[in-house]
This record gives sequence, structure tokens and C-alpha cells, in this order.
Amino acid sequence: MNNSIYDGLNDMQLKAVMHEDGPLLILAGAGSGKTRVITHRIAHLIASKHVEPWNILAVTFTNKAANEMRERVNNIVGYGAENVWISTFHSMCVRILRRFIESLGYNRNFSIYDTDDQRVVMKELIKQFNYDTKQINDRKALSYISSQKNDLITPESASEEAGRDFLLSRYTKLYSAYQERLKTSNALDFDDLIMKTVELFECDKEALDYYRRRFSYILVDEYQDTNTAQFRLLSYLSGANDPDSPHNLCVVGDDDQSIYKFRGANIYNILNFEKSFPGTEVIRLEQNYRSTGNILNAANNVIANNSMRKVKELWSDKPEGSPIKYIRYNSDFDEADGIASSIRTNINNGASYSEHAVLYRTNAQSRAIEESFIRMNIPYKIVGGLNFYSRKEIKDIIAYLKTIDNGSDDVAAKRIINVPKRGIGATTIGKISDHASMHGMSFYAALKDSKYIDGIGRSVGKLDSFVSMIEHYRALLKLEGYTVVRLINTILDDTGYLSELRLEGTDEAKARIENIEELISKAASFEETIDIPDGDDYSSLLSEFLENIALVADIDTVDPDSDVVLLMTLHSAKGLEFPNVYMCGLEENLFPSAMILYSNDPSDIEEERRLCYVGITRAKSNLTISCASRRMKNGEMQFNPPSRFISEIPRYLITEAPAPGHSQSFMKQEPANVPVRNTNNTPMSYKPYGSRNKKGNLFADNPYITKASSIKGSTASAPAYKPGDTVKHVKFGTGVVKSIEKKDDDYYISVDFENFGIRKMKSAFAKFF
DNA sequence: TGTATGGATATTTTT
DNA sequence: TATCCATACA
Repeated sequence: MNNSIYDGLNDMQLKAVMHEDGPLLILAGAGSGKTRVITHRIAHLIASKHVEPWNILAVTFTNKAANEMRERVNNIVGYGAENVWISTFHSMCVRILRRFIESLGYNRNFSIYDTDDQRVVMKELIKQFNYDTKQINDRKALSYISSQKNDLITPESASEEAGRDFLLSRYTKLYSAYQERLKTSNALDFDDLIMKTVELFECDKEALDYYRRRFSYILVDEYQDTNTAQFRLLSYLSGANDPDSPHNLCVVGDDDQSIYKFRGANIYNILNFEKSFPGTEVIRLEQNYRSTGNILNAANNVIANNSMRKVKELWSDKPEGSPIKYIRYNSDFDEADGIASSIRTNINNGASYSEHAVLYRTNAQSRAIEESFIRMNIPYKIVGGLNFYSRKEIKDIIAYLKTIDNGSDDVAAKRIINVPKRGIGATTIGKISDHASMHGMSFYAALKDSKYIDGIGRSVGKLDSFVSMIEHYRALLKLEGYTVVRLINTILDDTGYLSELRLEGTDEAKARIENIEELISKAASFEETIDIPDGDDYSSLLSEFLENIALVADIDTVDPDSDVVLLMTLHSAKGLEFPNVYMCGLEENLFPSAMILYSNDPSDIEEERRLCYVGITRAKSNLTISCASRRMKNGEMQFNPPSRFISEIPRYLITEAPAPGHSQSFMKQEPANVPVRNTNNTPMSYKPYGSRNKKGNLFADNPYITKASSIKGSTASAPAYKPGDTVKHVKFGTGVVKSIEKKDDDYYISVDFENFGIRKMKSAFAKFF
């Protein structure tokens, strides 16, 4: 046999690779070689057990992981890998639905709605129902719907559940209306892709049988991140309810790296796997091949503070390596500069940019770092944040393509009906919408009826020419074999979209043109990678292109060969590794985030801690952690103590580096945007947290949950309230004013809050309403 | 119908 | 701070 399949595997890895039939749970700690195990197991199945490649299904969460997996299998077996189904949950479901969705009453060329599309629909519905937007906003409604779908709860059962609960019953009404709207638009959102596939398997025996027979071996990566719907999907495919099925389901995951609860991930999928699949063999991979001893030690100590875990202790035979570097900067800008100059130093010592990554909790933090990098000429790429495909100009072009591909897609059609301006106004659009919903037809179909709609009158001509333009494009695609690239170019010319931007001539317009050019080159490279269909009908090419861009994650587009520093959230960093990692913004209220500190679910903090664990374990040789004494957040200055997670790392693993100019300059530098309050130049009353206390313990004075004071307004005027008044604070809620005292130029007000007790604050700072 | 303006609001993470 | 939305005005 081919020896190379088994070379270099440790005993546990080998055991997992060679496991015979039956359910298999691989608990793979960070850096323990889980991708290696999956790929080698696939290779083993093909080469040694003579399983046909097309009978194997491997599921991941990102395209990047899927592509890497395919490449690695290919390298091991050298043949057949292209026939293994290796794909993400979402693209697998699209593929299944494209074939069988008609049994659910949808059309096979359905659109995929992204978050923006969803919001457009939801905003319309909330308006239509006349709901108070203060009580119900689109984000909340959509996150409610998403969690229902992740748990496979239909609108019907949701509304039964909601009963007469005021808010909940409104949400469920929105849920069913939303679902109807998507159906008329022949569109599915991300969660639908999974849920509809499950529904398909429930109602279409033939479809289920087809895939059951096809996939005799199923492997799932990052299993800890699966939600209930995905679990059900896997159960169907692996014949969980069929006693005769061998249940050749192999799942790989790490409960300590479960960080997607907010997206519906159900940690019990992994914690209870053995119960769901009796006879499961459990294999633990506990040897870490990635990080130095110190880094691993730090990670183990942090995660040990969590209670709900599968027993597992990562170890490594690597040397201790350098200590973890910790710096508390004065400000987020100093932090950014500090990181940039540290990277610069490493580069001067021969390191390459791509050996570095900067990880943070929130996307907004990338801003300051980006600015420092630009100033210091450090090449970088920001992963995530504002997605390329969510830019306005890109969305516009895509909306054209979507309208051409699927005329029922109302969000797309409405987006472009008056872009570029065709003199079709809100009134006209409203009338067409009404007509459409009255007759249960799509917006685009209603456009064709415009001459029968009252009050449209003089717009009929404009609407008709819009319709014939779209029909014309369809014909180009079908009859003349237009590629996507040609189609986009034609649209840009015909509509004058591009010339309008050129005329504008601003920097912004130039950037938009560049983005459009990038879209065209993305389309071109897409067309290179797929088989051009026979004959002249290129419509399927367009559908595939649209599907492709709907399902790419930003991380998928990272070029592994380009020598740049990667900037990304801790979430995006999962599954990656770097020699040098900078984890920044380790502050209470930021990481762990303020949101979870006030949540009433105590397990939330454990998820934050897992996120911290994920971050630490990304580092191979050098880990630098940092925080800032003051930081601009949402346009206000915050002062946060260092994160509790820092104090969970044993002191002896850490070297503390002084922040540049810490002792002298902390007060000398006037914080940006903060009005000068002390005229006589005496130090202000607060001291930096984390400065050494008498015991010499770096962390002892780290008060958890210290609220950031918010600074706003510049002059202290007498407060408009008096003791005994009830006030409402933007963060602390309702409270009663206890006392007000004047000191220097400011008023100090102390308030007894219902939920937070007595708080004393400068009246100029406190936000009451 | 289109644009300008000011005020409110939000930011935790994303396939 | 940055974006979104409603309102006012051209």
C-alpha cells in the first residue's frame, strides 16, 4: 500500500485515520493536526479501502478550508480527490436544492439573500405593519428569525409558541410575512439554505435516498460550530434513524473552540454526540504541534476557567520559547503604533510580513491599526469588515445580474429600477409594489402590468423600457452566448453607470470605478475556472456566478502567497496560524465585550474565554498581548481596565514591556477630543489601571466590570435635575438622583440605579434622557 | 422628483 | 465617528 498516507502520524492520529466503520468523534485540540487527520482519512478510504471518491462527503465551514482540504487530499493520493464532495455546508445545500427544490415549490434558479437583502425586506415589512421602530427593529427581528431557523422552528410553530406574548407574537408575524415575501421573490437566505434542505429531506423521500446512497462516508470539520439544523441534516445523510445504516459519520471538533453560539451553534451537538450516535468511538488528539510551551501553557490556563468542557489537556514537546509579551498602552493609537513598530523591527531582523497577524475583538478596531500601518509603510490586508460585495456600486451591478437571472427577486429589481436615475420616483414604485402584493406577483411582473395600474400614467413608458432592457439582456445570455464579463460591460455601457461615475471625477467615484473593474476581473477569473456550458445558453453561467459570490467569505479571498500582515477579528482567525500574533484591545468591556458582561446568561463569558483561547493558540512562536488605557469607541472616550483574561495567564509566563513614555507622558498628552478641564495643570483624579500597586502585583488592581465613563460635552453647567428626580441613563437604566455636589468646575451627581446601585458621575459626562 | 441637512442611532462576532 | 433616515426645500 501507499505508505506515505500513514507516515508521520502519531498513534492517536493513526487510530483516527484507520478507524473502521461506525460513528467517530475526534476531539482535536488546537494545533493537534485535525485537518491532517481528515485529509489522511479521506486518502485512506480511497487508497486502502477502495471507497469511490464520489461516495465521500467532507463538510467544512469556509471555502478556504474546503479548498485546502481538497489540495491536501490530492497531494496524498494523487487521483480522485476532485470527485470527493468537499464543500461548505451552505454550498452543499445550494447544490442539493438546485436539483430538488421544486418539490418545495420554489424555482430552481432561486436567489440567495445576504444580510443586506434581508434587511431591505424586513424594513419594508416593519413599515407595512406599522410597528413602532423603537420597539422592533429589523436587526432584532432578523436575529429572531435566524435563531428560529437554526433551530428548525417554522413560522407556524413559532407563533403557536409565542401565544399572546405581545412582542413575541409580533416577531412571529414578521417571521411568516418575511418567509412569504422571500417565497414570492424566489429567494432563500443563508439559514434557509440549511433549513430548506432539511425540509426537502423530510418531504421528498426520493431526494433523501439519492444522497443517502451516494454518501457512504461523511466527515465534518469544526463540528463544534454546527447548529441544530446542520445536525439534523447530517443525521439524515448519515441515516441516524436507520438501524441498518453503518453511520459512517466522522466529526472533528474542539468544544473549547466553539465561538459561534450567536450564530446558533449548538455546543451540545459535540458534547452529546456519543448519545446521539451510540457506539461512537472517541479519539482525543492532545498533542499540539503548533505553539511553544509558554503559549500553550497560557492557553491551557485561560481555558481552565471554563466549567463546561470535555476533559482534555493539550501538551507539546516543543521548547518553552519566549515569554508572552504584554504592553499596556496609553491609547488605542499608541497601541497601533506599538504593533506597527514591533512588526517593523521583526522585518528588519529578517522576518516576512506574512508571518504576522493582528487579532482583535471587533472590526472597528482595525481602523487605528490600519492608519499606523499606512504611516509606517507596512503592507497589510484586512479580513472581514465591510465586504467587497456589500459596496454600493457592486451591489448595484449584482442587482442587475440578479434581476436578469431571477426576475422574481424583488430586492434586486427595486434596487435598480431607478439606478442610474430614470425619473422613476418613490410614488410610482410604491404603487407598483402595492399592485404586486395585491395580486401575489413579483415586483418585476407588476412592472409589465404598469399600464393597468391607476395613477402611473406618465411613467409607463419609462417602466416599459426598463422591462425591455432586462428582457434584452436575457436574450443576449440565451441566444448570443454572452459571458458574464461581456454582460456586465454591456450593462455598464447601456445604462451609463460608468460614464456617470467618470463624470463625477471625485476620489470616491474613482474608487468605485476601481471596484467595478475588480468585479469584472473576478468574473473573468471565475469564468476561467469553470466549464463553459455547451451551446449558446449562458444563463446557467450567470446563476453559478451569482451563487459563487453569495457564498464567499472574506477569508476565502486571502491569497496565501502574498506577503502582507493580516488584520482580522478573533472569529475570522479560527483555523489559521502565524509565527507572530498580536492580540490587541484586551480590555474589559471590549474583550470580554460589554454586551456579554451585562447579559444574564453566565455561560456567555465562557464563550468569550473560548475566543481568547482561540486567539492565543493561533500563535506559533511569539504572542504579544496589549490593551489601551483609553480608547475611542463610537465617538466617545472610554477608560477600561485590562481584560480579566490577562490575569488568567500565569504571571511567570509574561514579560511586561513598558508603554512608550508611560510614566511621564500619560497626563501630559491631552487626550484627543477631550476638553481640558483642569486649568491649573494639576493631574486629573483618575490613575491608570494596571499600574503596579504596592504588592508589586501587576493585576491586583484590575477591577472587573468597571464602567467606562463617557466624556461628552465641554462646559459644565448646572444639571437640569435635582435630588429625588428619576433619571434614565443610557447604559445603567432608571435611577433616582441622590445628591449633586459642585467641585471645581464640574458637578458630581450620584444616582441610585435600579440595577447597578449607586453611581457617582460628572454631570457633564453622564448621558441622561 | 431629487438633493441637502440635521438628528438619531449604533457596534460583537459572520456563513 | 459613520451611517442611516426623515424632513425640508429646490
